[in-house]
Amino acid sequence: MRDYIWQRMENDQGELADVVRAGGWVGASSTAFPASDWQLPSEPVVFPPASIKDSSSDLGDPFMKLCDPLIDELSGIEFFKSRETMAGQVNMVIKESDCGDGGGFISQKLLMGGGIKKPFDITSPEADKSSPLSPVMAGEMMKVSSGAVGCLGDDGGGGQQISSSLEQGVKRRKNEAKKVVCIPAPAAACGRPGGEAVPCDLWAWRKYGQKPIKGSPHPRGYYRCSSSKGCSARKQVERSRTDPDMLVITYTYEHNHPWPTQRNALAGFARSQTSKNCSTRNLKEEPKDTTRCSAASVKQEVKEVVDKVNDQAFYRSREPLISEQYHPDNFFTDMSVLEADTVNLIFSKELTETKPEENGDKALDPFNMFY
DNA sequence: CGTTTTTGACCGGCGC
DNA sequence: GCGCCGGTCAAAAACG
Repeated sequence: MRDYIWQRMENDQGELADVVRAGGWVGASSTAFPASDWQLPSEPVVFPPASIKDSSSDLGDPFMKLCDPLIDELSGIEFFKSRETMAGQVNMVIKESDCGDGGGFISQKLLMGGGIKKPFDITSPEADKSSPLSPVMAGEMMKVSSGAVGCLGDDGGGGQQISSSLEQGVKRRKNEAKKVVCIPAPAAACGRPGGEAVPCDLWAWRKYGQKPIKGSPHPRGYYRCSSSKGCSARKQVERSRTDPDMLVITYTYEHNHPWPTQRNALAGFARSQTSKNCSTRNLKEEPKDTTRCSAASVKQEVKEVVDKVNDQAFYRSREPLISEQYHPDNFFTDMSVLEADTVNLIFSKELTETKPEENGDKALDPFNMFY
């Protein structure tokens, strides 16, 4: 298994782009980040490091065992559960599905601290050629199901197409691309008291509807992106009918902007983000303009964050809890796996804009960001 | 005041 | 063509 990491770079617009491209899942030890250059590393970074990965065969390697994919059937949707592995690393994942008719899309997941994830092989090598990196789609953890709905029956795409069992059985009204993720329903971390707990991400969502869905005891909430005018990004949130503890989130359309540009509304924002326990909860100010951050400063901050993450994750890797990690009940309880946008939050220099003595390590500690 | 959630009404796709 | 169903609209209320 070869994994490469492309480092985070600044693109022409000066915004940070999460850059990683590999055959599915990508993992790399942050300690392998060349400190001297914030560009592509001269050599591919292979994960796991030899110091961690046993030299024995993959089959006998507990690390590789951890990389086994687990496919779960949930509400008729085929999900892939990723899991934490032995070594805490910074992982970035790109799941790409390319529709030949131009309906292709790309998403990426940035997971911190969870260790490498098994490639679930939805990205063919051919698919790795082209799509401009889009902003991280509302960062979610874990299970991912591709929804290149518009590609059904289309063999013209360059990338490997994925269609869930649900998509095969139900025709979509429109040919929009959809992505479905399933995450554990936040207890009270990000939800409103007495209301539906909705996981948070840095995109600003405005609820515009809620409908009871036939066959499901739980209503479906409809959200649109309110970060930017004209952004067509949508998401639907509903509880799984088979597992009420899981939230099924369906994303439709891409954000047409790199970052939530406006989140300074006190009234409405506070209303939608009541809990102070969520990582973005205290962001009552408009996010700083990340484009003003120099590459060097961001680089240094990222390095610090990554080091912290790795320190803790590596510490945890010593824990002989592999079997427990395998247990489905425990898959999603480890908050070391961050939402991509939460990571972006760190990277954006947003948190570090506050005084260190006020935030301290806590602000930089991704493990605390959900609590 | 500006933004959000709530919620009933409305619209359109789809199956029969 | 009709009815069901899901998605969206929009007015009112809520919030700080």
